[in-house]
Amino acid sequence: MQPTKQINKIHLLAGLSEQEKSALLEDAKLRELPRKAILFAHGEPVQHFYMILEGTIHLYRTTPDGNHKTTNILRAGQTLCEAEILDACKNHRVNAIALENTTLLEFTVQWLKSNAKNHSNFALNLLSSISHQLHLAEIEAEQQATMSAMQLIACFLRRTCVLYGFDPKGFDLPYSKTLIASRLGIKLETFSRKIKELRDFGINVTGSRVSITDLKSVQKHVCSFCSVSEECAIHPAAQRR
Amino acid sequence: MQPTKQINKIHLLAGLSEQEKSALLEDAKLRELPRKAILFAHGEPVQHFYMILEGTIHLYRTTPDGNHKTTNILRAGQTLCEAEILDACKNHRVNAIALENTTLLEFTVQWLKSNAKNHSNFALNLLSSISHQLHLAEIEAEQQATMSAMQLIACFLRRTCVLYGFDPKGFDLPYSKTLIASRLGIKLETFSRKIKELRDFGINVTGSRVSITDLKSVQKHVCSFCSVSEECAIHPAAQRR
DNA sequence: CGACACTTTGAAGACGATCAACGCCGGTGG
DNA sequence: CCACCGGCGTTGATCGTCTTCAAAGTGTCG
Repeated sequence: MQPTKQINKIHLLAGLSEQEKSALLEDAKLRELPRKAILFAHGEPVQHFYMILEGTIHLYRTTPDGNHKTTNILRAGQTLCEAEILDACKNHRVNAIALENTTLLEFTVQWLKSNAKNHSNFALNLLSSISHQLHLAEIEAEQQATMSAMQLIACFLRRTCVLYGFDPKGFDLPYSKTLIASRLGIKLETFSRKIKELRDFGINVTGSRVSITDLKSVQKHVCSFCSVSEECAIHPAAQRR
Repeated sequence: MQPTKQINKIHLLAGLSEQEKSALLEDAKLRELPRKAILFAHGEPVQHFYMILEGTIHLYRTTPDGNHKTTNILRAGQTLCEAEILDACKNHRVNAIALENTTLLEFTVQWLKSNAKNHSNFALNLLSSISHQLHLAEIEAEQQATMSAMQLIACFLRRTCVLYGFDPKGFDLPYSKTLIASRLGIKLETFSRKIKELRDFGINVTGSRVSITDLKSVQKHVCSFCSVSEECAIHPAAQRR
């Protein structure tokens, strides 16, 4: 019923049999979200769980003084709201909008809870996924507390390159500079300035084109705080169970 | 076999029947850890899961330049290493030492994995607990990125007071100022200075004694960034399932 | 009493935010 | 076709915040 190619990208379903998957997806509702459409807003009641088949979802919070802070950027294969549902949070903690045209599978809160309870392989996948998200969030909190803006940017670029399998010799920024700065919790102006200083460390950004002379040297001299190694940052969906 | 009073404090076992609990705890090993003892160190292989019956465990990481960053402080009722185990992380990501004399229950990695798989109520509790930790970590990352040192301190004091049920009119800091500063990711000197400025907002700290004139006013004027309300910050162990 | 851990205070400096101006580009409408 | 506009990014000057380095104060415990 659903295009299997996209469903195979969902990390949460990794390792499950085809039968298990189709049983799980029976109650899914397919949703198409145009660019800039609102999926849900901060404060609204949590009513659904989502899997992203295509596109990108932007999560952010608006602070009382009118500033925006991007809390996460989710892409195809990732899921939304599992933690809010399982933490028994009644209302959404962030705003979610589509960065581009996006296709989602939508499930009820009950669907998630009952499968977490009755389907042990699914529950293990959930545990693994949320544990990994926790790890990433802890690293982010630590880095925000200890690293300079330049280090944050260097780490982001290096991580982007490694995670997406880009060629360090030349790749494009996955998002606008404004969005990246917001994700890193720094001002666009600072981002712009620090990018130039990164030339001294073999990181060259012109327009949206990035080239990194020596990945290892970046890790060593700029991101030495990232004591966390690469393997940990890549979700081991395949090796699980 | 184990003192039931302490076992009832374990959030992860909330809502389970006495039979379930004693079945689960059959394989537990009781460990006593004197003050300052090392439970495990960053980089060592992950071999155990722990429940804290009494005492306090200090988690921190040492950055390459020799600085320490406290990542968490865990108390009786909380558990350690579940996320590392379920994320299939081979090695510990932090150092863990006892802040005071501490009593733990120790389990094998296999014990945790197999109970997560075969015991659905336990798995739900795990999911709930880790989801909540994720929530807290995300808030922390956001606050580190958007709040000033003074706001972080005010939030910490207010949260401490509310969470532990202290009387705002007068309570003691739960840890040394050095440790609190390290937990908040700011320097002890900055902490010391900012504390004085907080007098203007009705927060008075002399020695380790704290008094807060008006909790709501603090929330409104100093912590207005803490858009996250109280209910969310308290683990709803009781209402779960 | 002395050693040591913990905390406070001061002066200087680094860093990032803010405010303001400008350049660039794509789209829209006259 | 050109004028205008809005979104995006760059640059400069200035300001406030936090860190750093250094010194001294406080407390506890042997």
